[in-house]
Amino acid sequence: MSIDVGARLRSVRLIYGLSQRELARRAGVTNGLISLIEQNRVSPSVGSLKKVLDGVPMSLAEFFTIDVDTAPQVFYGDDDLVEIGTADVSLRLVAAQRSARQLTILRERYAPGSATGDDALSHRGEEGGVVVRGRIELTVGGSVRVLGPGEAYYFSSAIPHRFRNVGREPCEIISASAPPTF
Amino acid sequence: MSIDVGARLRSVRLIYGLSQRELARRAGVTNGLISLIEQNRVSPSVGSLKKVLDGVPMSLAEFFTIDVDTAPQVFYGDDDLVEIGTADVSLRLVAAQRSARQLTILRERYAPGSATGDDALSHRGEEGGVVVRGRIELTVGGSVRVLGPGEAYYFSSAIPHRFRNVGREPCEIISASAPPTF
DNA sequence: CTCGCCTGTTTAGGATCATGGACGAATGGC
DNA sequence: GCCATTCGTCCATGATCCTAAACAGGCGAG
Repeated sequence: MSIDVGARLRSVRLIYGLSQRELARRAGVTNGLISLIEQNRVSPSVGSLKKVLDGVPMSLAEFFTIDVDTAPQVFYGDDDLVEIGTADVSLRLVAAQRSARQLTILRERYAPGSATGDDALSHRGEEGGVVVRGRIELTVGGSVRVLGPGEAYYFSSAIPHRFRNVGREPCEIISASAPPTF
Repeated sequence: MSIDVGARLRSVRLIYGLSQRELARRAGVTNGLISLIEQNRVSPSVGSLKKVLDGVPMSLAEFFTIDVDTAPQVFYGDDDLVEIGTADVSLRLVAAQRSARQLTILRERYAPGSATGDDALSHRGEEGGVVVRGRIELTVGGSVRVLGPGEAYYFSSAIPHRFRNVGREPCEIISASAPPTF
């Protein structure tokens, strides 16, 4: 086996912030199996692997397609934005490193205390954005961070995510997503 | 198992024109295993499935990604072309049934006896075309057919393919491919 | 400290997969 | 007809996967 199924599964599980037991419960398998697979002590049957991924959920195609080596950068500081404009027109590009981006733009405003919902969102495509004003708490998979003006984000929308304005002033974000969900 | 691994494998094998035993030999497994998998009598381990696909060769990601349901029509007779023009302007569309087509156009001419090479080509993307003049022998996977004026083709470029002019007059084809390989 | 609860790992045994070989059917040559 | 070859399927056995349960370590509460 040249392909490291164990490492892939562990990455996926940790991105979703699940323990072996929790994933096993959702998938309807035992925690021991998750452990054995992640250690590459067994090569799971396709049926078993599908059951496990159903607990995330993630398709087999996605599982074997996702690039787990190049751990996708999720958070971008002010200095992480790439300037691609001219002296007259400043264009700072978010996630310039990632290829095959196809995005559409949104402008979002969050009142103090508001959020995108009590539960995290999860859908097809990718999304990214920049905070223009205020502060926003962003949860992506198992990672949480509060972003302020000038900071940015970019992640796969398949990973459960949630925005919440934890500050006292309104928050404004310039965001982009693809394919268009609205 | 909602995903029909058996049917997928059988489709892949037949596209490449291999028998169960021949695929088994290349993959280093037994023909019985191929048979059992194709009948969904077993759910192969990821390791076994990878060995089998290495015999094609095809990656696990491709295997679970390819669209095998819409049994891709490869050859199109004159009547298989869909007329989408008006009474004044006749537009006959090749592979109209297939969704998500993104093509660019080429004009190809083959001198008598010439071919695209001794070995079959295989690359990313999709390609299709129409024979305008002459006759061309087209090999796609395990299928071979000689196409004449007005007939057409459309297939995934990942499947090994080869063009050869077996006639005595030059052959002209209007073809399209995506993403652009030139 | 102990207790409770969580984490991931390990082990024995039953369930499933994978093998090597046998089988019947279909095909082509002689 | 008859043999040789190839096809896909099926069967018994050994190999591997998967489960259930036990195990060791970490961490906070009391």
